[in-house]
Amino acid sequence: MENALLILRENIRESIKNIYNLDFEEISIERPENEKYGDLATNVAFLLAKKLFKSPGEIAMDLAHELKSYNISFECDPSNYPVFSDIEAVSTGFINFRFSDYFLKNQLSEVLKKGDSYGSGKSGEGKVIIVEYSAPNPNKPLHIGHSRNNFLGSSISEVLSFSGYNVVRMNYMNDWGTHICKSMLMYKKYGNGQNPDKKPDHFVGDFYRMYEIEHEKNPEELDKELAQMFKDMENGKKEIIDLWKKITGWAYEGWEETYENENVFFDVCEYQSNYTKAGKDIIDFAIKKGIAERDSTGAVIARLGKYGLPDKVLLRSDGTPIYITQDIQLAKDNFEKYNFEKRIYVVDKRQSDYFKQLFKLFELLGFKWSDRLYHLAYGWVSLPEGAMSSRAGTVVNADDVFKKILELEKGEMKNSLKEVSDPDGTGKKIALSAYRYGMLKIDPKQDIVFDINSVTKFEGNTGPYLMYTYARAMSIIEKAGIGVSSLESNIELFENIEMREEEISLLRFMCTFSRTVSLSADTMSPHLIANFLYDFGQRFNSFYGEVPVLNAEESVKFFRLVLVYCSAQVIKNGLKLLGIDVVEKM
RNA sequence: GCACCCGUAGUUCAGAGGAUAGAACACAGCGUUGCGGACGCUGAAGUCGGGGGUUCGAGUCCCUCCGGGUGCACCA
Repeated sequence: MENALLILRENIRESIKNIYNLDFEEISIERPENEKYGDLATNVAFLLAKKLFKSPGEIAMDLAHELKSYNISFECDPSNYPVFSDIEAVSTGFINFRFSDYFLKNQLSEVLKKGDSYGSGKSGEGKVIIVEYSAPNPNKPLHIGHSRNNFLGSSISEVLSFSGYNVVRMNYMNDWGTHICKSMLMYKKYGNGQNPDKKPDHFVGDFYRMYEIEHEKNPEELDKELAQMFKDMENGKKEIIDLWKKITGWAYEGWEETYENENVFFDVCEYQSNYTKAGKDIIDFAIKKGIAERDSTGAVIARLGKYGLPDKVLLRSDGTPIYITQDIQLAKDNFEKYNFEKRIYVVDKRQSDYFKQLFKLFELLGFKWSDRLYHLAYGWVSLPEGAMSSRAGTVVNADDVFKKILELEKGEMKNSLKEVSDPDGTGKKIALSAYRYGMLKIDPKQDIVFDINSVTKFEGNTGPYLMYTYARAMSIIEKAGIGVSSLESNIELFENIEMREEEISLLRFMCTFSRTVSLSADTMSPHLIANFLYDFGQRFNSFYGEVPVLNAEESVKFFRLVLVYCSAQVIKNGLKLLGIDVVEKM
């Protein structure tokens, strides 16, 4: 596909040169909105119309005529089959191109050759990208909003890695501050030193919630105690530090299972507590540069009004660093260590202003890499019942959601095949496909109304639908009794096979997979892959419903088996990029 | 008040400045002595929040108004 684009662009350039004696560089090639027009299209005729004082339709006709005479084929291919079967000018001004059957069939060799790496790219080779995601507070369990963050971060990492980047998946634990002391304080007062009698992060979370309830009753008193505890912690008082280690340790221990269920992992964990003394040098530098100033209370403030941003406190009046101080230091350290091409912060959109301030500060400080920072701002997750509120106690924790999904999937799987060897493992994978796909199919910018009942369905645009489609495809391969290794594809074998409409449609769509992946990497939008997969899955199921495979005549049967296998491979690769592992049977 | 995000079918969502705005769910029908009917096919359903503008061409870009959400100094 990528090759076809390059060749086409070159040929269009040449045709313009030949006909109009014009060097024209802005040649854009797009995918027609309606596929009946073709596989590729160009709008150069519109752009040339003004320069040439001719109508777009006329120019399109001339160019199409010229292009047809070129018999475009791949240079490296000795067989000289044409890439396009049809080049057509439309009176409005478009020139449409349709892939030849040869090109489409040839795609199958690509898939077989590349296998699990089909669709991957090399645009990121030799470059490091840091993706920071999850970043929870170790004082309570992860909630459904964290899940979206985890899915986005891990999926984007997967996609970037598939594009050749060296990806560093980073978790940055917000493990220092008064928010941690909330759980600690309640445990100290009411915990009686006992060990968790449930999943440890939930155990810790109970004390966090207890604080919020107690705080309603007696705010002044509790605020004071909390401040005192944090002060002791800052001063390194042993008893408090031990308590801090205990509480955060339980949170981490509990999360392990959550992360594992969600198929989320990290390469590096950074801890805010390692940065409590951080950033002082940079702050001094900022003051010297006139970016920030110390006010009468001793706090350091960056004046950002002239950049259309709110002012930002960089250092408390007591001289201790706050979140942004540590964030500045972390990014600087990261750059020195990794020399990153990009650093992506996966954080919900409420923090947009914060990141604008942060990035502006880096720019003002003169760090040349300030434009390599990117805030992936994603929207809220709510349930059909309404928004979550920790005050109202309607926060939905991730473990409960996963458990509920697992339960629903087991109900859906009532028709499952008997010979499933590991029903529990399969159930978990199906459940995760529902959970991850349900979130990832939505544009990150959009808020999500997460309806557990609809994402777990086996019908519609869901993960399980695609899992089922894959399993059905692989079931054909199994029934054929043919080893996967003996599947092969070359043009001599398939030259005389006449394809049916459903097969052509499937192949034409398959060709766009790698483009979808690279677009998804460029825009950090996994939902493009999800929507590709659904569209592709529907085409496969149309094919499945209309075109017999195992009962077909021998040579046709072999072609269709290859097509089925390659389709399954594409679904598998796409789902993998969403962090979903396929199952052969379900 | 200022700033940012969102507004597309009854509902949940896709639409990479291009051609007649697409799916799914729900709704009304249909289909296998064929490979997993957990599927497929057909139908009905839209003033793309309103109004201006830029462009050969706007759901998409700009302005403005309306509606919803979020953020605005020593929390993270």
